[in-house]
Amino acid sequence: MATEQSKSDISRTRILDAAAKTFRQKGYAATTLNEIAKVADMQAGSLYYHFNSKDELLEEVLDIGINRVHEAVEESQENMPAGASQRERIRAAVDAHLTTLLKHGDYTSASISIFAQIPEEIRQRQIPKRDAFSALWRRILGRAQKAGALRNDVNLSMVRLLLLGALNWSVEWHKPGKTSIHAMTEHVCLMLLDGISTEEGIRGAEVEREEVA
Amino acid sequence: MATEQSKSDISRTRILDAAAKTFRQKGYAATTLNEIAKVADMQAGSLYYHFNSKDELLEEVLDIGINRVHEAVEESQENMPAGASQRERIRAAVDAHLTTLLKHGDYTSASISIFAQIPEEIRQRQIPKRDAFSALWRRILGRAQKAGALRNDVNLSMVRLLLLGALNWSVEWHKPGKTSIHAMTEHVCLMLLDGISTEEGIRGAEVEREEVA
DNA sequence: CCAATTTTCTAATTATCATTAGAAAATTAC
DNA sequence: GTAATTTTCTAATGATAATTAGAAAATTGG
Repeated sequence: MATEQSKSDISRTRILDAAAKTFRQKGYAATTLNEIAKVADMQAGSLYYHFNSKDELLEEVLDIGINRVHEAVEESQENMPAGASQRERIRAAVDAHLTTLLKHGDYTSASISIFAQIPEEIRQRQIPKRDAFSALWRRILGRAQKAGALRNDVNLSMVRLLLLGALNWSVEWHKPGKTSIHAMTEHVCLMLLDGISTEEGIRGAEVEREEVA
Repeated sequence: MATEQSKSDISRTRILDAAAKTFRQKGYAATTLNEIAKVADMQAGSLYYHFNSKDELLEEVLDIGINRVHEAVEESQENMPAGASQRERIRAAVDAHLTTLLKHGDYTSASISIFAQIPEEIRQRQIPKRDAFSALWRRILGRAQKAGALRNDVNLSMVRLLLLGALNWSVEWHKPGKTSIHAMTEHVCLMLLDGISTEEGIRGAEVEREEVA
């Protein structure tokens, strides 16, 4: 056997890729095995040599998706130089999250966007994995707050949910090549950390006035 | 005829409510007419007296959903006292958006969360309506920037997309009664306008340290 | 109350789709 | 090269679900 991967492994990956892509585009229920098979360049019946059911295929796609974004964000923190500021740590996490989602993202996008509409049993098994990922973000923000970089008078849970919403929703509008992920990261951090208000705006006393850049 | 609404109108509304609720929970493809009919306390065949197809029913739910949130945000601006600050205007828009989404929200939630997975033809017809709603938000933020309340060096399009993402994603996690919509509005505005960084955090020079509230 | 009309139900019909069984093709090991 | 094994294909099967036609029930106007 010359190749590292068996033929089976190659086909399996091809099927998973096709499934992730199709689930992400059409949702779970609207995706037929025929469609997945066509994208994977196969016949529908052949899928069953590799997976026992459509649900099993779905579950593996979801697992891969949540794992990838979890690992990416985790590594972004581990690879941080010792002296890095909390701001830099948060920026790295945001960037890792967005990059995983938008750049190599069928698995992760699928795992995020079709979650609400999958069979109950599979959803139940996904919840702990999503909770673990939430906990990672909670740690990142919590540490920043403890270090004095974030205000103490905010509800960090709500901040985290809103932040992840802004990040996750980007799969609905991001067009590759149109907006750079780096620019997105910068804007997220600007909003989250500094706000986009001007000094006058913060004081809340501005009046109507013309002022063009 | 004693009642104002004909029996037909009442049934029609009951069906639409049931459809909005079910579409929102299960997605478009996974929702069967049988299920909608059961929620509406009818038989599946009877739906056809009121709607010509599942798609027509879907389209009307989506139309109502996008209209409601559009109108709510628009009214929030029209009802603003003349001297209101830009901050207050933005807060009012955020609050209207969230309230429509989370409080009376099956139609609007459905229109937002299942959009990616509906039949192509219907999606095409929804796009201009969503664009019009986007434009409303663009005007609100653009006016605030022109008035000097928002920094001139931010990409307002990106800010808008991220902001709407944070708002829209809340349908995925908000539990009625658990988090108050008002608190959500406050946090959104705090993040968007002021940022949650401390002064030291903004300067980016903080060091690890214990500091509990 | 009665006839016309509106609304709902019941019982097909048809299409689609996940899944299966067994045959064919491809690959591997010798 | 050939037999064993792995992988894929073809052609059912059975279930589910959208849709329809015509019968029943409810409602309305007189």
